[in-house]
Amino acid sequence: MIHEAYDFAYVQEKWLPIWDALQPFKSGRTDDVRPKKYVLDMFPYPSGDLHMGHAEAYALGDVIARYWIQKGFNVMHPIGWDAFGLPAENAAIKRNEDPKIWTYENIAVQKASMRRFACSFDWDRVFNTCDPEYYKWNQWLFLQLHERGLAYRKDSAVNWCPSCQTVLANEQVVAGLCERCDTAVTKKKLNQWYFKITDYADRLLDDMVQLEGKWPEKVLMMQRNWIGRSTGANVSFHIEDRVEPITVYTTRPDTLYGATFMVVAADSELAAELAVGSGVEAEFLTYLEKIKADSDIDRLATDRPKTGVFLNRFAINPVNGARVQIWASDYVLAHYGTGAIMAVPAHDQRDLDFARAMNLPVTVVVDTGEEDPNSTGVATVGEGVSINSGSLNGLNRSDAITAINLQLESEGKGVPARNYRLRDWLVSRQRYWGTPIPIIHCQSCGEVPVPLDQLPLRLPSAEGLDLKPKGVSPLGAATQWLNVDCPRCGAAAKRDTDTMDTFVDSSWYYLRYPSSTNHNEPFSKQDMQTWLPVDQYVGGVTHAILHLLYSRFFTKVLNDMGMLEFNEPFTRLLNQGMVVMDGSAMSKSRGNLVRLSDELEHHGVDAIRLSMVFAGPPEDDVDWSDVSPSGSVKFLSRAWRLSGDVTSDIGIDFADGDVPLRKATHRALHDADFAVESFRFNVAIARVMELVNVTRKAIDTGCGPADAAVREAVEAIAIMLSLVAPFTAEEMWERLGHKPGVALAGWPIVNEKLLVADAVTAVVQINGKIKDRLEVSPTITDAELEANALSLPSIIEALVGVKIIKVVTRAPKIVNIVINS
RNA sequence: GUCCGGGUGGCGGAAUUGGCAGACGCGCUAGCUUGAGGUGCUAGUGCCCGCAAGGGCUUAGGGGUUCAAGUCCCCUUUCGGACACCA
Repeated sequence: MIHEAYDFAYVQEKWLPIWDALQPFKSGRTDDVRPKKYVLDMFPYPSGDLHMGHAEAYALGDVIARYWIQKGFNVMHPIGWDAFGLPAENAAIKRNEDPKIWTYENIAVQKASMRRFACSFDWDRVFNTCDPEYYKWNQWLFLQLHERGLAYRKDSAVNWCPSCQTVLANEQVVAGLCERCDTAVTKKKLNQWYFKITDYADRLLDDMVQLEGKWPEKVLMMQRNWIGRSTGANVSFHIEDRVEPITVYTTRPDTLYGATFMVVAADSELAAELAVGSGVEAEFLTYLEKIKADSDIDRLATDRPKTGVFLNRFAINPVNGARVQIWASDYVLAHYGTGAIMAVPAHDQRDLDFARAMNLPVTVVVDTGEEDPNSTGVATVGEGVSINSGSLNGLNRSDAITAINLQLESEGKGVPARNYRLRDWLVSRQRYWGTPIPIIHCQSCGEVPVPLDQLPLRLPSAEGLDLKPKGVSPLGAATQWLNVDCPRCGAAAKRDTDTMDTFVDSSWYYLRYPSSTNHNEPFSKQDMQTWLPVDQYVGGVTHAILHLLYSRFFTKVLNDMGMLEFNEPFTRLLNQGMVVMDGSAMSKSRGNLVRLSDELEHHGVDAIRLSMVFAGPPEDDVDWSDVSPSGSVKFLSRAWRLSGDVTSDIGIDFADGDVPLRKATHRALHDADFAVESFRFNVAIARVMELVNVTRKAIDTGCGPADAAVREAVEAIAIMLSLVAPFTAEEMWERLGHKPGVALAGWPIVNEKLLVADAVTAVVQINGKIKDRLEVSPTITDAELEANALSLPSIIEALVGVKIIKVVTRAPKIVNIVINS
């Protein structure tokens, strides 16, 4: 028998121009009455052409967008480019040309690839963050934050990469190394711009209840840990020969009686002040030099021995009057809490390690039933009963904390307090390819915002600028651009030369799509009401903390400004896994790189999309060595072949069709629908495959190709396939006699009556072991089923001479006969 | 070290949420088909014993709850991820 051949290359070329004309994914037509859905893929960075990872992400986002369209929603599924950033700048340095050129070239390449990949994007909303029309609003937002005191400058020790010659955010430091060049990161004191995200720590934490069950639990957990709220108390210790007391932060005020020494962060101003006149100043300075030389890698080493310097000063424990030594050490962090701690070595491992190293006293004040830390070297940190603690004796931890807090507060020696790991967001970068910070520095007026009517403040041309990193921004060399008159007093002044972290760009881009052509404001209230918040966000888990946290922060700020009526930007989040090869991430150096363009050429767009989606749950990694694109091709041609076998006319009444096949079709529609809704796309595809198999059989050996049910089944297959294999589905749709496009055909209504099975198989067990089965009506009663089961010959035989203890029946599924044996 | 996830055939993975474990696919085996190797079709495929009918075992390991456990509880083990001196 000769089979028609399915030619995916031909089909792809055929439909692209037709879809271009049809524009099935244009959103927001004024006469559109469908309810809205906003489906968003994390926008790409334009570094070269799309790779396998993009293909997976966009295939998944596309399934969701196309599904909602079939379900009758007005779907906005936009795309743009996150186009500022270091890779473009580094490429520009290498090629000695403007980063703009490289960037826009790559965007054109990616855009063409996305079209060929049949992404259901609304191309009318595209923008790039490096367009002045976009970064104008970055600057506008910066000034809004500045006006509200949420953007400010301060001196602080920042992560510094000596090789890249730039500041790094905490997230760009991986295990003490620069994520880009693997150079050991050092600290440098610099004056930098910050966004005051810490003001929003509580809301970022508390508003997460809205996301519970809608975002991956893992992401919520990571954000919680990153914000790191802890509750405890600030306790004041009187210091000998010092007027001001020192306040320490502790989460365990119940162990205050066990505080046998105090430690201040060696690199804090407090330590320096205490060292003055202590007689150990020289020793202290030597120690300070030593720890400054330590890189972050040294600091991260596990089992790092505790070091420190006794400052020859003493504090008085506020509850028992004990005179305790004050030490300076690097194991206490200057920027967390108050930069000083009370050390309770019996009940904190770090303090105990330090105490043992320095021969300091250890006093047990909580009886946990474990062995004495003095002898074991293991601090007892669990629950227990207070001992050696005056009025606290006999109390459990929470009662003791309550009691001591009350006591400290009444004596004015302490207050309940909270602390956060979260720190303010360092946003300034000393690089060229980013949004210029719209501030002018004037000798007499200080920080002066660039007037709004002068936005965008464009980047000066890269021509003539040395973009190589040297620790100061290349913008400083653009003298024409740099020197301006102060907008306030008119005196000679200079522009701020730093550019913004590109995370600023991505923290609000999702608000811009609905208003992408609005020249008067970053986004309009009307558009926000129509489209936001994002109903479904799709992207990699690599952005679990920063991008998502910053976006949530911006949303809350804009909400406070009255510009948004919601306070969480992304209602639902799906984190897709990575595409790996032979168990590890693809890379040129590892030699396991699979090129997307090669795969597309060999197997076609639909088969690659299908393989990605069918490989497993979307949040799991796909190992490309486990998937079979040729299997996908085979399945797609099987499905396509069905469309050529249908002989009934378009519009035939399905109600007359073969009932078993109709039931299979409606079951598949129902189950696939449910599976897509719960992100089990691989299962949805499995149901379509089953329907293809059943339909094939019906045509060949069942009701035959002319039966109405065959047409109904094949049309349903085309519509379901349109989510993942749009070319094949469109071709099938045409062969079935329809006009394009199948993407807008609409999900067929499931007939509930056809979901009821004619008969189901009930299982009969004896003591939980299957003994027999019987076909029964799905509506059979427990009593009937039990009677039928007990009258089965095999069961009668098995029950001879035994005593039935009880029978558990769950019609129509199971009968379990419990006997004593 | 702390906090999260996971462990189901040769492989990727299903299991309507406590009710027939292994859907769907890959791979493999046999046969047919196609003018001789990326075609199509049919049948088979968790493991063990058996020619067979049939029987036994099986969701990392162990224990528990239940008429019934991949699913719930406890312990052990192992892999992966995140954070990492945060008081």
